[in-house]
Amino acid sequence: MTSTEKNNIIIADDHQMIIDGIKSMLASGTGYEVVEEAANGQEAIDKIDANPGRYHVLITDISMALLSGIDLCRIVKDKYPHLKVLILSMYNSAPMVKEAVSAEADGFILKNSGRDELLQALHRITNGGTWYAEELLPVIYNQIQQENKQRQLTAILTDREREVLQLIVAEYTSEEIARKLSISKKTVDNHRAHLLEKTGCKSTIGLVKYALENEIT
Amino acid sequence: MTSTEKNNIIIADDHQMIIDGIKSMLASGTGYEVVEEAANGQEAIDKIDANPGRYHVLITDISMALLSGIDLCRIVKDKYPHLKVLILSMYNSAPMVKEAVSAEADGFILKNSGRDELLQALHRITNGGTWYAEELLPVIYNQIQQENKQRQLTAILTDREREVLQLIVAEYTSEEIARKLSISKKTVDNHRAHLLEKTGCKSTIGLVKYALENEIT
DNA sequence: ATTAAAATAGGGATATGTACCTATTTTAAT
DNA sequence: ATTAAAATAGGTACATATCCCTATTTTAAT
Repeated sequence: MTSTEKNNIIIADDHQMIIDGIKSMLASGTGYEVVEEAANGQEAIDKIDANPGRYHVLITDISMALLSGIDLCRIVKDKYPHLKVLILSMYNSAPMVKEAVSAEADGFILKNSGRDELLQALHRITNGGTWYAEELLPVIYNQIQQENKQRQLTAILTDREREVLQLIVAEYTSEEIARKLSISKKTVDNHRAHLLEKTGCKSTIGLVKYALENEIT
Repeated sequence: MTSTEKNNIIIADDHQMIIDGIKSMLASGTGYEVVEEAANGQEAIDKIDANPGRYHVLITDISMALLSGIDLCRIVKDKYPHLKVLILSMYNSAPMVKEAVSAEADGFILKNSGRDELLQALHRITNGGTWYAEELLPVIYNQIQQENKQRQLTAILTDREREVLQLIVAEYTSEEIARKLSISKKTVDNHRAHLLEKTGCKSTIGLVKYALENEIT
């Protein structure tokens, strides 16, 4: 069950303090070793592509430039199914957890977890299991309940909706967005309506929070 | 100049991973030791009050429940000037840096800094100096320039403005905020106008981003 | 080939926020 | 005691977002 050889870890996070923190936590004979690090998703992909067999676990932040942790997870899981992926997140966000599940992440922990939880999670996923932080269980449960209740509310946005949301967050008005995307303002309004529906927000303010929490920027 | 005795550190952060990370980074003979930790500002104050002489350095996150890192810094610096305060922040935000300066913080580093920078910062501040991450220098410089240019734009908000901003972020409309605070909608509008002015945002969307980045939630 | 979802676009009504003013009272600072 | 800032409140006009519909074309899936 427990493997005696060391597990090689690659970390992707744009916060050096988190990387160094994890490295330190795993330093003394834990059976895990951070052998590579990347400051964003693209860099992580490049390093994994260069030597896929070297790594056993990818620990990745959700919020990263160039390539988000979720997308990184999707790509990695598609190309290298043997690689276990542990997602790190700042926020306890239902849609994010859901996306992590759909991206086939093996684990999901919050950045406010400590050394013990990190080790537990690593142990679990390197032995073929999954590990979702217990803070997330009610979130996941609510999500499932909500979905059963209201058809498929699916807070998973389409590419176009994401694009519009990004421009909203960038403080463009609907008219400006319409011009930018060469579509009618009415179409933008339509996307806005769908965004509000899918995210369950009551106004643009909620959308902005949703976008920031889910790193759609 | 360099002290030979150990420097006792108390950390305040609601992210256990950051606390554990810093602890690990300072573990091996660095001359610094984390002897106490707190999950929020209030807890930190309580522990410092209980034994003020014990700690040499307070490392605190900005974003914390109950009592923010900035307010914590103000209180601590007022009561115990001997205690050096190092502020930790996720974001490179001009108004936040400014508030840190005005709260008499000894240092300010970002969470994407590594072990080396942390040690440099600690060394500097425990020897009577200050340490502001170099990423912040242009931010501070721009801030000063802006101020010289436009009277005192001072993105430092009043208590009432902060209160209104919190309710805006909580997705209340101006009318609802007015009812909640028992004031006129017109007064709320006035606060909104001042918020836009002070933060330099062009709409509520910007305010929400400002609030989230500066942990006014 | 059929179906469902997404992206497109419109009309029309209403709600909410923003810009530009003025003005009084309270609070804090010199 | 004087001054400045903050908090209060109002009017008016305009901009923007939201809600209620319907409807066509494109794209993806079974």
